[in-house]
Amino acid sequence: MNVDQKPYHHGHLRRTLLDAAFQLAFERGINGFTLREVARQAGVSHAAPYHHFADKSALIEALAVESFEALGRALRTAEEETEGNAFDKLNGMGIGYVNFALRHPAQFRFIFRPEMRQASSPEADLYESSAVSQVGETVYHVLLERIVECQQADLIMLGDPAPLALTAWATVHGLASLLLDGSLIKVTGLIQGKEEVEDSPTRLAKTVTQMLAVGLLKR
Amino acid sequence: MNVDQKPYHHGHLRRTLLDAAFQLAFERGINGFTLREVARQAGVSHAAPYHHFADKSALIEALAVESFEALGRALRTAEEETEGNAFDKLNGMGIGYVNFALRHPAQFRFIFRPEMRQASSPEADLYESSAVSQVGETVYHVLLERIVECQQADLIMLGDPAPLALTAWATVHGLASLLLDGSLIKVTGLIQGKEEVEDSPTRLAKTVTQMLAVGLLKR
DNA sequence: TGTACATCAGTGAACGCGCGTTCACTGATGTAC
DNA sequence: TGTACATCAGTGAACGCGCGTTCACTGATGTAC
Repeated sequence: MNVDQKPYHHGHLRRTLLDAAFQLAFERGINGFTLREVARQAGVSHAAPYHHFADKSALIEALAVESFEALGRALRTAEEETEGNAFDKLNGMGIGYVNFALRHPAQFRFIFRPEMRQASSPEADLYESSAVSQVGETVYHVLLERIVECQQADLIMLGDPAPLALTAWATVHGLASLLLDGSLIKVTGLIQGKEEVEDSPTRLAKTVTQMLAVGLLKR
Repeated sequence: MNVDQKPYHHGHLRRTLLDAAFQLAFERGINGFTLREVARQAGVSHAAPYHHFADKSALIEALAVESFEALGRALRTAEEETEGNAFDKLNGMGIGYVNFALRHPAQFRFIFRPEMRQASSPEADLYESSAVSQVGETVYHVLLERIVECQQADLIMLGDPAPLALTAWATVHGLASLLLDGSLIKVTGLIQGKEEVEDSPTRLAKTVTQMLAVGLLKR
């Protein structure tokens, strides 16, 4: 098979379509692309995607599922690569969460996109148990486990781990969202000074997780 | 003028169009409505809106501006209505932030909608100084003032107020976002038990702000 | 190894649709005198 | 108080557009014998 010559059969069209969609979603937002545009970007006729996805919403569902898996991998990696005790690793996960959001904004938005979960038809219950809707539960339970581990290692406060997990999640999710949506572009300078822009998110995430650890009140 | 009879001139069409748009955005998401649909909902021909808004994006900009003002009002009210010292009031504001997001989801999303800030054309700098793009700066500075007040009243830790403000904002913003996007629907039961659903967000917000105050670490 | 044939994965024309926007118009309102 | 007229705020037809989706087709591939 000649590699330079475009063969009639693509070979990896499904993959190529997904990547093209991610690229378009990255450039124009998760609502800013069309099926025809994805096909165009993939260098294929606009009817070709229908051999790989039932319709546009099936493509989007696939994007959401892949995004979710990518987040899971990123968090696991961040945890493993962080040195230190259980609490250090928990902080590392939090920083990994923020970094994932900034490195893969389209994926982050697909994951938490409410449109995926709000089924307009009576199939609402179907969505309830779909891969995508489990996001919250999964993230939360992984987090909860880590919190309990920290408690067992006598590193953080005891008691019901649920409020701790929720607060930690909310904090990193909020920072990720604010950074992603650009609400902090004028603000981060106040905290970061003249730091490298590249490092900013990680440093901000460290600042925030540190604050979260010690609390706002006077000791 | 006969009130039952529909007059040729509407009288409050601009207001009516904005309200119809908010209603549609509430029902179908901030990208889920069209100019023609807004006009239809307002009971007016699809060309009528052009006498009040230059184009669709002007309507959306107006929605964003109104949303931002509403958030400001909600926060001020929450602060005033909370009894106690400066830190109590700060917490009240945080809870008000979450409640605003849940009561006015469309408004909350219009405010932080990134599409508003990412100008595709060279007018990017224009956006930089537009009413909408100031959201981050404004919220942040109000918050910063309150933090400094708390420090002066010797209620919270001293030092650079910036990290404190950022962490507090991230936490309530994250909780609001997670609740709004439905990521917590299966999770809140674990924390709330059998509480009234109506009260849940406020109780969750209280839980989270309390955690934020004391910190995760052991005392 | 060759051949026949089913299946797979593309193509391009065509569909109906609703959109944003423009335009010439018309009915209602307000104001100068 | 009446009247003329400019202006305002609607209407409805029309535009071009790109969309999602369907369809009959065709070229390529894989497999049974």
